[in-house]
Amino acid sequence: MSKYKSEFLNVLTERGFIHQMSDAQGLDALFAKETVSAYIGFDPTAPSLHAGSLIQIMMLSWMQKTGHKPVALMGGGTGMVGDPSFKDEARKLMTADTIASNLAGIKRIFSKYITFGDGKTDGVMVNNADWLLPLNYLEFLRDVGQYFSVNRMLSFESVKQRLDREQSLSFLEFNYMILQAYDFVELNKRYGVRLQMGGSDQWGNIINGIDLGHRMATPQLYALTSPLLTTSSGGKMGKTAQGAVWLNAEALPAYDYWQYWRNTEDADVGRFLKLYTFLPMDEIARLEALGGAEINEAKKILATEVTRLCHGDDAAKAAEETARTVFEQGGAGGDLPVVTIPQAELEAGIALIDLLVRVSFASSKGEARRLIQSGGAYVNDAKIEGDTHKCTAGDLGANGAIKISSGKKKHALVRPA
RNA sequence: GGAGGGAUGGCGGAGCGGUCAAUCGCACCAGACUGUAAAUCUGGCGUCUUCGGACUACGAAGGUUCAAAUCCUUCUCCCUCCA
Repeated sequence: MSKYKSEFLNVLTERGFIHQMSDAQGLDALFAKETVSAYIGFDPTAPSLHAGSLIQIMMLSWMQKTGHKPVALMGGGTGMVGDPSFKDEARKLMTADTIASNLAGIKRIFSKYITFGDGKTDGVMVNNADWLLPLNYLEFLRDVGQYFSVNRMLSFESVKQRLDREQSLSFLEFNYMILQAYDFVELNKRYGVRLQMGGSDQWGNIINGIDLGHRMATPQLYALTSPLLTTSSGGKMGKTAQGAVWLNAEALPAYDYWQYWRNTEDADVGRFLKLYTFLPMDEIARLEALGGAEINEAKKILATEVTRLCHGDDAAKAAEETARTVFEQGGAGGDLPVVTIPQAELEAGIALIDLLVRVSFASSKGEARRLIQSGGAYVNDAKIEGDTHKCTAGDLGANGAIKISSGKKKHALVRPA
């Protein structure tokens, strides 16, 4: 009944990872026959990856689970160029130092999802700076550049809109796709990589690599892209108004990460369970079928599972427990953000307005004032009216802290120090 | 090098001498309804404030004027076309 012979493609298909593939039959046969190496490239534009990259990480993880070899390519070299695909304007150039420190942060994330090592199906992490930096310009132009037609490159959808909008595309950026194509060929030579995966915006870049492979006589290469993920209401995956949903605990605490997933829209629950957890499909089908308020149970499971993968079992349980206390019992869980203030300040009485700013629920006193005026400020779960309210040591609860809330979802604890 | 066009709040985009802290849309925040969902509706959305106002802002620096985001000069940056 399965559509494919290979477990890998079946899993990816039924879980919704696949947007496009080049030569599905050929790829299927390859996966069914041998241990395949496939890679996905990641740009070191930030010290952590965010939830938008999670789908790619999950694909690599599934590679490993189904007996193949995932290769995570760090774009240390291409990061110095910047991918212009579907971007409105040139990215600011990053220095080599920034790239190096970003890479270090990103590596830690991968080790949570993939086992690295020297075994047959162990993951490998490589940096394209290793082969891109030593390139000799003229040699490269003659060996690789000769195979690229500018006419064709200009026709790619990924740069077309940029050109149509009459925004400049620098020569530097234009080279990005050549370098990425070269990466594919180079990875084939070094690690026998046959498949490149990526987001659907990478399709053009990947195809370029396949073409270059033909011309440079590699074995047949393949492309597989994942859908560009948006939430049902059109938001970009992994982005909130507060910023990206980072995967590093230093950049985003596990509790906040858990909350992000807990607040998934109803319509997305099933899709996300398939993509972002390893729960079996029949279990997901059951959860997905929950209607009305019951779907909240599915959201909690989603949040806990996803958090477990990224931050570990303990952190996931702690986040879940805190959420239960805070939202279902109106208490104050231990995993809430804690802000400390000097004991003396508290005894003298500190204005709620100032506290709201301290815990970052308001970015200015005026904003804090407005929050109170609109009825969204709470101290120990009691709504505060009047923007002159002061908090004192008397507000300290049994846990030795004051619970401050903005609206019904954002909570923080203030502790004297 | 030459000729044009442009730079406004997180983004898009009005305004083109006073009534401009700046229409409007998006985004965002809070409230109502709910299920920590979506949709919808309401209010808010520069900083400070003794709530009277004060201050800072329309690329930068000068100037004209009682008064400038709006006019003039210079500069910086971006885009287009020509060479």
